[in-house]
Amino acid sequence: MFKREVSCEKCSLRPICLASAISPEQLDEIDRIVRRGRSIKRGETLFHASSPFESVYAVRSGAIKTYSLAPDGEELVTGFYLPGEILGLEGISQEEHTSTAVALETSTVCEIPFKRFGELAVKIPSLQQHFFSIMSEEIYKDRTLHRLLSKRSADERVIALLLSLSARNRRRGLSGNEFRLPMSRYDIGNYLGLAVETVSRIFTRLNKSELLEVSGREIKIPCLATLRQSYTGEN
Amino acid sequence: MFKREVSCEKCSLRPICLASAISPEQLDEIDRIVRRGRSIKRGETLFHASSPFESVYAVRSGAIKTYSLAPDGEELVTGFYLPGEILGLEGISQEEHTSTAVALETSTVCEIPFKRFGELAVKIPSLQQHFFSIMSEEIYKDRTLHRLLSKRSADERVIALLLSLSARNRRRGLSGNEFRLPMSRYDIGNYLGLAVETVSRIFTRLNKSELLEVSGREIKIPCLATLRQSYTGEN
DNA sequence: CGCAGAATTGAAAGCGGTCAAGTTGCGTGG
DNA sequence: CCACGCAACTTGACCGCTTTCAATTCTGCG
Repeated sequence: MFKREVSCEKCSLRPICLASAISPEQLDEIDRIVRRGRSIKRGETLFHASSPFESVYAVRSGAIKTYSLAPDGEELVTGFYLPGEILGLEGISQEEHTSTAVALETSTVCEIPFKRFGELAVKIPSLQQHFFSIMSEEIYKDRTLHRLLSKRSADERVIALLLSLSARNRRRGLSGNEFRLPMSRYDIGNYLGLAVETVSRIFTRLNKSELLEVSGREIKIPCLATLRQSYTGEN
Repeated sequence: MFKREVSCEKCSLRPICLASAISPEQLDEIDRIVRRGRSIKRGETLFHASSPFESVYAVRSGAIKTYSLAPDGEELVTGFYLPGEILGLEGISQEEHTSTAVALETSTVCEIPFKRFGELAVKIPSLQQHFFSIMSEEIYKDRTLHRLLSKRSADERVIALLLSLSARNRRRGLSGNEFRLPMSRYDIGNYLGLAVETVSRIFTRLNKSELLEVSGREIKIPCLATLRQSYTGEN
């Protein structure tokens, strides 16, 4: 299950992942604790809610969603994670995972045992600082989501998600104008606090407009700037 | 502006604040970097969005709200902070504050210069771990808010906030059944993604029911258990 | 004591949800 | 490789919660 794969040092995702801004010799220390190349197929779970928290994970390829269940079984999709992004952070304080992570498509992840990581962060101040920063970033993104859910219409929420996915693709050097959604309409709706039907209707409406070409999960954005301004303006 | 006040060691809030689970001699080191007893009057701001990020803050007394502004000036209340709670965390990654913090009532705060704190956390692994935990907790609470905004009705959101305030009061040894809301209806609505009018209507409706006695900002909860079950059940 | 902001209340409209019924697309097994 | 079957997605009709707009009333502070 754990294949030998590229080290952090040689990983193309390094600039956006955990090991950015770390000097080469220290990189080597991180490399020693990271467990690489774990592969999970679509629908398989990476970790379960309530399982003991031992590691955080970096997505190497594919896409992962996390969700949590209310006591009554109601599902809430809490996040989508693309290559270079870190998941599992919300488990640290509870000492167990508080969400379940499943692969939306065949994915590979790097596992970062958290206890050993903490020991390393104590030795490498810049690593500690960077990890503080990653967690802070997560909090900051949650504030953005808060605004999205509190203040934005259904249309704006969907567009914001598309723009976010586009930006994250671009950051990895991929196209921000054409990509495939790794998640279902159901997941999108659940994440954005919308009914599936609403999401579906919005996609068809956007498809009829000039803003977007949608075909199933294939997305094409003719002009990012136009879409962006429609986000707080008019369609 | 900075008075000498009780050290962390003698602070009654220690068990729930930053310095919990730290050994006495290490406590001393924290004590040396914390700037205590800064007092801010109702309506005054503790830090502004876009100002350079230098410290996080622990509330000593009073209540603080944080909010951020969209480019168009639209306000979003992002959090309420009561004694023992830490604010300013979301500024770390951006290197500037991304929200503005204002006092809802006369408050005192302890300032924790973040650079020095980071240096200390490197020397005291358990402090690092604890700070990871505090940030993780913040992420975890954001997930709870996400569910509240995505899935819960207006009534449930308001009740959830009241229950949260009640629990946080109790944690400080105060009454969880009777307390005064530090924030306005406007702030409540803004935080919960509701119109002021909706919040007001809900309070009057709850007041008519047996669940709650509301008079302005004074709240009395006859039976917490009943209110709790009404949260996912029926009123 | 008077005023301004905060809170309440009412009426009407609209956005998004729910329910119900198709339609499409994809993975699986023959 | 094709056909089947189920899950994902779409579409339509209708309903209800919450917002919006507007008008008072209340409260706290100067």
